[in-house]
Amino acid sequence: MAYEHKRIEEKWRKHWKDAKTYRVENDPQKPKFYALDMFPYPSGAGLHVGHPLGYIASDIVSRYKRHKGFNVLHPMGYDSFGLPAEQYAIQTGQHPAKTTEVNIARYREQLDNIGFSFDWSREVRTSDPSYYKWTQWIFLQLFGSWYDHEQDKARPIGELIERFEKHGWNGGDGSAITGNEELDPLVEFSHTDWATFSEKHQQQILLRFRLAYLSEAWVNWCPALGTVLANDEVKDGVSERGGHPVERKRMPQWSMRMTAYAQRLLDGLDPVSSPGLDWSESIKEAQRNWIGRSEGALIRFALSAGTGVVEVFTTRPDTIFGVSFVTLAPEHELIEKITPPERMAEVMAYVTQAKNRSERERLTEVKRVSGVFTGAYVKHPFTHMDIPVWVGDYVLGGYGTGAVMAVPAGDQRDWNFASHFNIPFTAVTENWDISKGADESKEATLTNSVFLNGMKVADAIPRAIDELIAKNAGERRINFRLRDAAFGRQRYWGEPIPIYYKDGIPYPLPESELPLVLPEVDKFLPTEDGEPPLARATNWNYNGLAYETTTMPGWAGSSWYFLRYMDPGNEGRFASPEAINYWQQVDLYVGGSEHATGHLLYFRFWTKFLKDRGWINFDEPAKKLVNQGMIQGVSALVASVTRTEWESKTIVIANESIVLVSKGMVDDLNKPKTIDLVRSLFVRHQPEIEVASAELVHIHGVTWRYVPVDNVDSADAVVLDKTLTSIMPWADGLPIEAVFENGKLVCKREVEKMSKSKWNVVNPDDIITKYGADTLRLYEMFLGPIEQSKPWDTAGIEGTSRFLKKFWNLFHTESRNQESGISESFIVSEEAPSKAELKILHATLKKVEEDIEKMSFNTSVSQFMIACNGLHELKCSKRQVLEPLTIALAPFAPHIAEELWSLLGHNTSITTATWPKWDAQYLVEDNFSYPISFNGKTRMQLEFPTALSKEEVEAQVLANPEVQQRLEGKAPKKVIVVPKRIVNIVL
RNA sequence: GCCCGGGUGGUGAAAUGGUAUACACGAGGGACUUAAAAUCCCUUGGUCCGUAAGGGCCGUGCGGGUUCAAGUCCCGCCCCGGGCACCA
Repeated sequence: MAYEHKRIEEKWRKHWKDAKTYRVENDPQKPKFYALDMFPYPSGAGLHVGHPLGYIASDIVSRYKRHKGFNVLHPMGYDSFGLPAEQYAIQTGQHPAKTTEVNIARYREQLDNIGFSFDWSREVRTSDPSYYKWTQWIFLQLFGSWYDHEQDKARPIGELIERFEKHGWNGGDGSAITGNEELDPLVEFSHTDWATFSEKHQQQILLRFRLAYLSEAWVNWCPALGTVLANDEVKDGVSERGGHPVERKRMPQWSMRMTAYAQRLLDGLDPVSSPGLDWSESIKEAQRNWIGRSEGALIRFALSAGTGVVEVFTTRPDTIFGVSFVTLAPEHELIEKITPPERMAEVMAYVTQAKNRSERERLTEVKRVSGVFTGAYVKHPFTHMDIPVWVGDYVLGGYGTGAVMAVPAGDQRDWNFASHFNIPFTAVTENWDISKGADESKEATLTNSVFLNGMKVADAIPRAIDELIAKNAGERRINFRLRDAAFGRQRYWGEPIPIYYKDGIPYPLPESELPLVLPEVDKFLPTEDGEPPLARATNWNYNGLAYETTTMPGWAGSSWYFLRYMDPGNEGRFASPEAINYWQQVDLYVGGSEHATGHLLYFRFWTKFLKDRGWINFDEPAKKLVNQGMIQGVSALVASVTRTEWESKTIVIANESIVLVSKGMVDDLNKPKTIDLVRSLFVRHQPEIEVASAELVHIHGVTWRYVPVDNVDSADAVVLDKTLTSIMPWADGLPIEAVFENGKLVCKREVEKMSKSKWNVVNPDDIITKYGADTLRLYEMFLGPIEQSKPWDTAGIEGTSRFLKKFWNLFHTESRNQESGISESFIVSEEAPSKAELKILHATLKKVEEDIEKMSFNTSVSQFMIACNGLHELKCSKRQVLEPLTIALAPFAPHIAEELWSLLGHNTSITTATWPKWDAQYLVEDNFSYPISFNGKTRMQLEFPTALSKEEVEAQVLANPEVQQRLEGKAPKKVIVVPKRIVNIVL
């Protein structure tokens, strides 16, 4: 009989489901704990062994906290809008809702098999209208809000209108405006002006302040996907998903004014201002970099001819006397205005060429300096000298003002530019040879700088700004790298944006109209004239007025889902104030670090907004964040012969067959024997080679191609129980031959991300079938620290499997019987435990409790093994030891624990059991075996009672004959005794 | 280039400044068995001396330092992983 994981696990899964064991109520009488896993996207590939890593960890903590008396919210749901389902819909015509449904069912089945304590009654799906009703509602709140920098929080747009009606606008709230500001700055107006403005004009002005707004914006347009991508969805100039080229383009675009929150998003990361935010330093650092705050000055350079100014942003206003030219980004709108006619052709030629350089080129050709002189000059604010204005593509249109004051002596990029075009410049720091490069040191002392001479950089910066302010030529300015987030996609499978258009102006849909349900369309493709798929919907309008046709991006639904779990069925509000007030912030948030600058930033942004508007009462969503490491796959690759050279030119050797070569022969492909073999293999499928008597003279190379890992054995050889053509996913039906090595076709192995396209995905189902969910759970935890990435290797799984069997056997004994064969009986006794047994128990309880608190699960699994080995040796089957141990094991291996718990005679679920307290009195040692070291090197062990004082230990050690022998009669220089640790004798 | 992690046996890894390599895998040996599987027991960092018992030396990426004592702290390098980057 022994431990039967299949029977036990099925039995308890069903029981938990029927008894609603994991149902959780909002019970204000109990302390709460909120453990959340990052939303999974239900992909068609199903769950692989990497996914559950974080879920198991949070499940252990959740179960542990429940034993500790907390009311634990541990929900799960699906981020079910998204590109893959839509892509699939385009290919097959199947509605994405259908495929999503199928995928979710598969996920659910797999998740259920692992025995998580999720409360499924709280499941949410972002694509469900009852959920996205509230995503749309939050959008409307954002649309109906502006950022008041005086109060430093979002306020209803009505307050702004009131302000305009009373005072007009003097430009003072300009820092709240971002959309279109560079191209079309908003000019000030009086309250009487406001009253005379048409409604359309008023609405256009309000759009400049709304937190969700529509504007002409530079976007990352991806022609292949037919959609706009967010900055963080673009990697190296291509789309993160699919790797299609992306180009910069101006388009009307829904955006979120996240920049208004830049400072607060940054402050929230600061341990001083936000002491409760227990996130890893690397994630916080990634967010800081992404927000990219820099302090400096905005400096205005008046044009030498005509009127107007060039504004630049600089972090080094102290180097103002080193300015030798000003550089504009090719996108800068002033270029056309300031370039004199005789230079226009040359300048515009450069601008066109520079703008058309793809992002990728600009990224890869960093060292190439290019630019053009506009022919225009600006005045230096202090010296009034003429400074030439250049255009250069090293200046970015989207950052700062799109213009820089170039100080070659102090900035290496400016230095490169000046050197390339032979623009003269002078040093601005003492003792610096400007022929070698720029002095970017912050420790430098300034020179050739009039009133700044002799000052250190740190002192010169504020002085320079003060002087600029006095001359009305500049001001203090803080600049952020963070951009407003693009919020519209030219896609079908997302939340419709609850907006309709009247006279070209977007208006919010009344709350009573929500949810605005995704309409049916005939195809999931853009229309012939390039409009998004929603434009295909018929009879889809608001009282005859057109709806917005773009949909929300993937991050919309996941930016607030943690609130919906608190009160998922609420039809009148996204969650009730009582529920929010009870559950508050997420106490433990577990997910991958790849969301560092995407999801985790938007998530914080929306939380702060909801706080500002009074919907919730905290402004950070998650107190503690743990990033689980990636479980990598071990891909298998096989060499296939690609380039071959044949003697006869009369026939073409077509790709009618594929020849594989075992790994060991790849290094020496052109051995005559291999050549012969390869030739004969080609001939087998292409007899015309023989007819033409074409000879293979050289094999030039191989291509490594993926082999599905299921078909490769532990010795890296392809398992040959099927035809090679049916094994190789890329074969396309072509016949495959192989050159073997001792009868084997050996692959090379590579550790990389687990992915369907690499054929290295291992799913948990087979492991559960073979070993059970409890073994899988323990094994994933046993692999190493949770944050660490590691390749998946089942080699060690036997260890955790054996441990469970051994643990089971502490409770049981097997007996052999002539008639019935082997039978098992439950042997737990009521006998009082010995001191040694209690010591094992309490040491384990202590270690496991401490380890769970610090999320060190690998070491707690080790401790269980140590305990089990120890009790096994003591032949301990006593209830007083095994029962508490079973509770402690329950968070890790819930099925076996539940079974043993019921065998111990309990009628209630082990999940309701109280966590056993460890007691220090059982851990007290009477004796300690001291390592005795001489000059730090351990030489022997001596056992003394722990009650002995330092002095007594020292005296006894020195009295020991073996120690005496080592001392050779000499007195030691020093003896260090650390009680219950070590004795060190210094000679 | 900058910012975060990390480098320890054949492998996954453990170690409040205090016996480096716990726990597990693998490997080797043994017990049980007709046999195999399963299970159980023993050995397992390197190297040198010794028939043996036992003992010496070296060992946590490299080089220094602090300390009675360093995988752990400090300084300087090297390598690997992740993030950011013509960011003014």
